[in-house]
Amino acid sequence: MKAELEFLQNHSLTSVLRREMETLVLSGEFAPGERLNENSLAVRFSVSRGPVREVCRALAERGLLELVPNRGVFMRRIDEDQAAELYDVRAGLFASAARLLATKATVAQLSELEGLLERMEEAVRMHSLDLYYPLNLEFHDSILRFAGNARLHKAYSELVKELHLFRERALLQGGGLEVSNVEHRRIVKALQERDAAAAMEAAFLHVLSGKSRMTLPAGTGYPAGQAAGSGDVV
Amino acid sequence: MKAELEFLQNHSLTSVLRREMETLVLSGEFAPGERLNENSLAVRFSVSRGPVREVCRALAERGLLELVPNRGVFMRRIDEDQAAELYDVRAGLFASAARLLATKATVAQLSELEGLLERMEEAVRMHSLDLYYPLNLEFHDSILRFAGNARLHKAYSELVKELHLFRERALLQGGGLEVSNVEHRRIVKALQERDAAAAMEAAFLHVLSGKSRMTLPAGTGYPAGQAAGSGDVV
DNA sequence: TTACTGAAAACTGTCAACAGAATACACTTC
DNA sequence: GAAGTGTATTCTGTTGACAGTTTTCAGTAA
Repeated sequence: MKAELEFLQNHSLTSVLRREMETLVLSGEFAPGERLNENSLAVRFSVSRGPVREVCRALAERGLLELVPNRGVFMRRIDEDQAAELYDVRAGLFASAARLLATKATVAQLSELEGLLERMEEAVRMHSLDLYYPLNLEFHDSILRFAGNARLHKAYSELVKELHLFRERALLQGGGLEVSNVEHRRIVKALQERDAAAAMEAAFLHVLSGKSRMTLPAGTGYPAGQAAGSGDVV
Repeated sequence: MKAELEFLQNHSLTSVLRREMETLVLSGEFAPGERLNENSLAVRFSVSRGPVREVCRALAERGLLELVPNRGVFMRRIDEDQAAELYDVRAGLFASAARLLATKATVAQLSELEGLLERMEEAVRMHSLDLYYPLNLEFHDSILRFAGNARLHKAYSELVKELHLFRERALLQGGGLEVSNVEHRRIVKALQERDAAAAMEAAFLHVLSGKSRMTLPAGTGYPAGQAAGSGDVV
């Protein structure tokens, strides 16, 4: 009962709708560039168009939707160039987190990262993307979390979501997994040695490396990954 | 005539209102934590509350305003801890830009930065903050611009605006100017030598150094700077 | 068949009004 | 005089409606 009261006080209809629509947009239900009908959305969520419009504006501000005057809201279409730009931003944020963490990581945190490394190594040995992806996601997220900067963490998460709209990206294949984890190990090593500059460098290069893995070399025959449920790019 | 047509097509009332309200919020007219009255704003801009609300939601998404259910929108209040967090994010973005620029800076760009360095040095000699600040702003902005990543530049600019809401920060004083420019020179030197890692390191440290200069040591007798018109933090 | 024209439908942009919550304030009580 | 209570006011949250624009599509001419 008390929890319900608090819920009503902290979550307005709009804020709930916001989260609903964010997950809807990120779910991949709409194709890139597809137009969203305000009325349909309003009917779908049983609210009027006002809140829907507000949420659309907010999501557009975050780069998930695109607004065109008098024409409506469209799913943000992220091409390869834009994705490449996003990777550079992400690299900076991740590098910042790694650098900050280098000077303050606790032993427990380092061993937790070490544990993730080992589990990812196991996944590499098994050539299992399904095992690797969630661990990889947790690894990155842990570094952001351990860095102890909520704003940095938030900025990073939002960027990852935005990058998630780039659907044409390739899934990590074969040797890519191993390379990725070697880079992970390099980051953790720098953290263990409390070498801030090295940690930053390793983290930055890791994301940039992911950027170059983003698109498959032409003619490999692999289809563009749908990446549904992968949760993160490597 | 053609220009006016284009204006109408690209700038809806809401988008114009958005910019107006952003400058209003950043102008410092409202005190941190102060509540904004939707009705007053609507009357002030001669529109109805709908567009005002949409814009408020968008600005809240960007961190300039704060929303409290059933109570309204408030000027974002940024305390010292939050400002410190923002500096870390900014450091990452700036470091990323510097690193990217190191590998692609043209001779013309490098000499432009060099020119700014010299003009800032002149300002340091004259102990003139009024001369130094705009140059410092242009220096940072140039690096972001030259890095050639629009998204990175946008993220950085938005962050600087957000940081602008932290009004209690100190203005750079006395020797601070000189220290700041020494750091600038270190960045440019790394860029000239095409040393990506060094450029990233120097850029990161420069922002972190600015963070430590953010608050005056207790008891210096300097009043907290209003920083009106300074445009940027150092 | 193709290209153009014009009306109809659909949708967005904006506004005004109503319901509910929060605040302010006068009143009562101790 | 101070604390608490109840009412009135103010403001937000949400909705429905209207005006203007864009899109669709049938009809016409080349």
